Amino acid sequence: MRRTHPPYLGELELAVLDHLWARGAGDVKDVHRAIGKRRGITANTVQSALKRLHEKGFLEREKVSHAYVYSAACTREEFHRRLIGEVVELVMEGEPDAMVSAFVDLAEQAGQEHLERLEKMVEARLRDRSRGDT
Amino acid sequence: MRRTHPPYLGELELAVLDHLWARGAGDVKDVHRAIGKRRGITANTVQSALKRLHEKGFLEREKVSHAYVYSAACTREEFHRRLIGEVVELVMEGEPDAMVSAFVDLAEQAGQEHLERLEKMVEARLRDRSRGDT
DNA sequence: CGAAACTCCGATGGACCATCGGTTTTGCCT
DNA sequence: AGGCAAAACCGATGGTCCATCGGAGTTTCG
Repeated sequence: MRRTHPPYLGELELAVLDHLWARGAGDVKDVHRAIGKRRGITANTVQSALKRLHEKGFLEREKVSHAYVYSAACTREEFHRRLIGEVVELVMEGEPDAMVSAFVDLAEQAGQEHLERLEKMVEARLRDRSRGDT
Repeated sequence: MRRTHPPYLGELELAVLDHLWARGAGDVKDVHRAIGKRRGITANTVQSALKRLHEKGFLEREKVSHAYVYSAACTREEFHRRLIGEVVELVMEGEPDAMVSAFVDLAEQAGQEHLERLEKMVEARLRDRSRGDT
């Protein structure tokens, strides 16, 4: 009925992904030990999350002996890029200026160094661009 | 049980908000005429969406005669700013650099003019900042 | 007062996520 | 091969949230 959102991830799923980004790979037991135990959930629940993530394409898995070893299908950076992309796309089609300015505000809030870094990046980009376009 | 996400808006809710941003204000009938009719939904459904949005704080309303007139509680810009803020906050705490670079990529993709505008904004911001800090 | 116009409430249904229990599959070891 | 333990899978349950209405309650106005 409601067909809105391209898979947003749940709390547990996010935690699992995070763990795999941090550790690189792991099977159900590993992940359960790392994040399931303190949540008081069974390994089965962790398994479900891993499976969902796999179905959604966020994880890859490989059978090692008789257990699957899961690992992230994309880097945390790529994932974040994608998140940002979705929001930006939503907002950009309308008032790109407001969008850009909002972002600059946030960067500034987060610290002047980000602003400076931003400047350098933009400059570099413009340089590349003018070279490529001419 | 799961208490994850601060109110994400649904499809209809978004459409309603959009309409109110565009038109400024309206009662159930207005909104239904504008966006409910072509969806084949009843005015009641529209009303529910308006009510939910009101409860979530996205809409204000005022009783005029015997009907509520709804209007957005924040501008589209503010709303978008907030959206961006959420994602940025999520991503920034980790690799701010990747975040910034991802954003610049997107701005570039959206057109060089955005990149240029971005540059100007950042410059202006840095100028203000250095003046204010010294 | 009574009708019309509105609002509110409760119910239903679909989509998702989280959580398990129980069953089946799969490796491995004797 | 046979059996066992580990692991994966399936299905069920419960919770949240959005979309959708129908009908009941309320307010306005003639």
